[in-house]
Amino acid sequence: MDTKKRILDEALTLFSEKGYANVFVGDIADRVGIKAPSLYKHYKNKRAIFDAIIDEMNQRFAEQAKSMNINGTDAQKDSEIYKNMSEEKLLALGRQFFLYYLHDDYNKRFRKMLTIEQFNSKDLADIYSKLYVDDPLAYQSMLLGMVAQAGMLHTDNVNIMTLHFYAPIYFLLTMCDRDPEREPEALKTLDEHIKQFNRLYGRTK
Amino acid sequence: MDTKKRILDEALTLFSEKGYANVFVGDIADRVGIKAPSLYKHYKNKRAIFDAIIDEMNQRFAEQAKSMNINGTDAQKDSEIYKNMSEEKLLALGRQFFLYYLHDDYNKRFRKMLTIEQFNSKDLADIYSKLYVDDPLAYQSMLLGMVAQAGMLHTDNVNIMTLHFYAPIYFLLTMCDRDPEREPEALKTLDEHIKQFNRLYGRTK
DNA sequence: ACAGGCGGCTAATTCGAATTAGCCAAAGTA
DNA sequence: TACTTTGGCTAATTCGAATTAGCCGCCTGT
Repeated sequence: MDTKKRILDEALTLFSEKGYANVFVGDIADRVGIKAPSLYKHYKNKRAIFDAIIDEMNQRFAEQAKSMNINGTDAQKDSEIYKNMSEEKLLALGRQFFLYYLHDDYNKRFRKMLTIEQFNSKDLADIYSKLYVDDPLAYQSMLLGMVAQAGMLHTDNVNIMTLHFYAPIYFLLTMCDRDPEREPEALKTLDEHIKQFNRLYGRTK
Repeated sequence: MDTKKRILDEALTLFSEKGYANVFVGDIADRVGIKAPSLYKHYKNKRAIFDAIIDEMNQRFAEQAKSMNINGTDAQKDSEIYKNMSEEKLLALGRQFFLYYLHDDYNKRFRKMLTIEQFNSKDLADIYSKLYVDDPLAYQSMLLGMVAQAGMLHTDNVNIMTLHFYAPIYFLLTMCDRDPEREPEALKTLDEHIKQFNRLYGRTK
């Protein structure tokens, strides 16, 4: 990988572990395997590295959103899929989301960095809320809404149902970020959560 | 208030807004109304101020835990209270917890500070998990468990039921910490959540 | 009255971290 | 070939923030 990208990568790792202010330009350089002054051949200053990370995230996000939309409209037409939503599939959905967010290297680091930096500016707070509050709720509402329309879940308030699905996942996710040793416990709880969710919302009225 | 305490108070405010590393000793001194070097008459160094905040929290916590235990054992004997747990009372419980944690000046600032600092040490991570994960779950499990025993809520897994009650509250709480403007929305969602929770777990089998 | 300590201040010190200056070799390119 | 860009390095600079030195007035107890 070329140096310019490696800098972003190593910087993100460090920022996610210690926060922007506790990372020295020299730390980043060390990890990349160059000396601190050489960093300035690639970025104007330390802040520019941080900004570039945010920019990169915006790009990644834009791409992801695009593919999501495509899936979304495809899925809307094809409502057959949702007619046999079983407990197993709900479990798979929840686990997949949880494990992807938890372990995907980029997601994990970016989320932890944002957690640390979220109070430093409105912009960062907005990004956090978008990525970990509003977008997941919107996406999962769409999904669970389809399942409900197909008659496999029952509610008169899809948004609250989605909150009941997602909030425990978020809760367990932030717990594992803080304390990775609790992942097994979290996975167990996640499964129990989704089974119970399915019992609560899935049974025929 | 004497200076020594005012220092802790103002430091906590600043740490909760910007994080330890972004706060200068001079900032704290300014707010207290003294010069930076005078701070050293009260604390050995900047880190000692942070540690004193943690110590103070431990003390407060110990007291609170004590009073909780007393209430707990009192309540255990007196199970009559839980026999007429209505939707209104559940709403009151949830709102009370949410608003207290959200607005209580000490809680709010301490929680935000921990949010920022949680990845810097195992100790801080443990404190966070204890205060905002394990203790609330344990306490509310105890409470909801009583209500279930009194026959007003139905579940075969109190812990998951408690997770379903608490996780959305936690989710909304962290959202409001990040973006206080969303509090009205959060309060509305909170009410809907609890009403739905009551419908899901409260109805007779 | 006065000795001591508390808590404030200004001025000085230290020190670490970001950044800049200026050199150089390799690689590309007219 | 000779010129330029690129990206690395060491040494120097700058600067800001934590901390220390040393002074002083005030209260308190004798």
